[in-house]
Amino acid sequence: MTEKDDFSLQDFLPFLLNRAAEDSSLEFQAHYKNRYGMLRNEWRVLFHLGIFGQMTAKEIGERAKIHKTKISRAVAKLAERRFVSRSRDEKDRRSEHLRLTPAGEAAYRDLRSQAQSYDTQIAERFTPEEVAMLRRMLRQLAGIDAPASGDLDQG
Amino acid sequence: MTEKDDFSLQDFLPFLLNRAAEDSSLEFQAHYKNRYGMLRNEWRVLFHLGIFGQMTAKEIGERAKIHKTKISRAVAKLAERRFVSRSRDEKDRRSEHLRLTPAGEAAYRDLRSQAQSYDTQIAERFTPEEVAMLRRMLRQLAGIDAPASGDLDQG
DNA sequence: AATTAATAGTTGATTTTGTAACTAACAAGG
DNA sequence: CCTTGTTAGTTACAAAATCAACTATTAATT
Repeated sequence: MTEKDDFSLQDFLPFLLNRAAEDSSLEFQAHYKNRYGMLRNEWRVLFHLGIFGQMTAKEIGERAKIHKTKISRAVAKLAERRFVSRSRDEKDRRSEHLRLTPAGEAAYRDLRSQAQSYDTQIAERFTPEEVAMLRRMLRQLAGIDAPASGDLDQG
Repeated sequence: MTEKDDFSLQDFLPFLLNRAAEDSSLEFQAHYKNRYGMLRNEWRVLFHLGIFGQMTAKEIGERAKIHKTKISRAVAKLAERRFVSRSRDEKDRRSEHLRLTPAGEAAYRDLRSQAQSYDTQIAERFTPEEVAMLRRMLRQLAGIDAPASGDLDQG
């Protein structure tokens, strides 16, 4: 099966990005899916709350660029399973403040350590300089601002 | 909304990869969706056939790591729209050889040029060395063998 | 040859996503 | 107040993905 065409799909960046993303997602999915029966959007919400402590659905959506319906459904599931608690903002009763319950915190800490070792496992395939460059380029492609101040220039 | 936790989701590689992939996919989607009413899987099948000329559903699935039900449905749509033709293998009547019709070829050539200029557009945000490194790293992460050196069987 | 296992591809049921419309709460101008 | 517009979040319905079961064909075992 030789190529009859000089265009290489395997160099096409959107294709490569998708394949790489899918591969790494699928592997990491096992952790939150098997252990906690979570979906991808649920663990993303969980992680955001774990990192930032308290957020509204809107804030999570903006930061993670996840659509509000996905957030809404993910939050509903997490609340149902007692991983997050909701409380109305009394100054603006449209919005709700979300935070992790102790059970949610425990799940977050567990998954965070899984995430960290998985990330390390990926990073180990390359040199530290390469990984730093990869993260920087991916952040650029994802439209994420470089992390504030000192974290940036390390190499 | 300050971080209460030192773990950075925005550095977590699976997250970054997904965000970058989603962003670039969504942008490129406009081309095959608006012009040809295609879905992502249909476009992927079309590209594979454009590049390799003739393949079975199974071969496409293996090379693109797309599940056979997705291939099946994508091929059905493409065949219905007369972008691909199917012919049974007479030596093994379970499998079908797929190839592009002239209309399919035309769509492929059009989209290929869109893809190339989109790829260039992405690549221009970085230096040539950075892009080369990015492609190499993404191929590694996607489990794709590096091309050029051993992929083509030409002496 | 007959039985069983394996393979290519399709179909159907269930789950998840995507899109649009919706409710409830706030805000501003008249 | 009372429209008109906006925003936070939910819900309903359609589209797509996932997973399992299915058909047709080939291969392997006896």
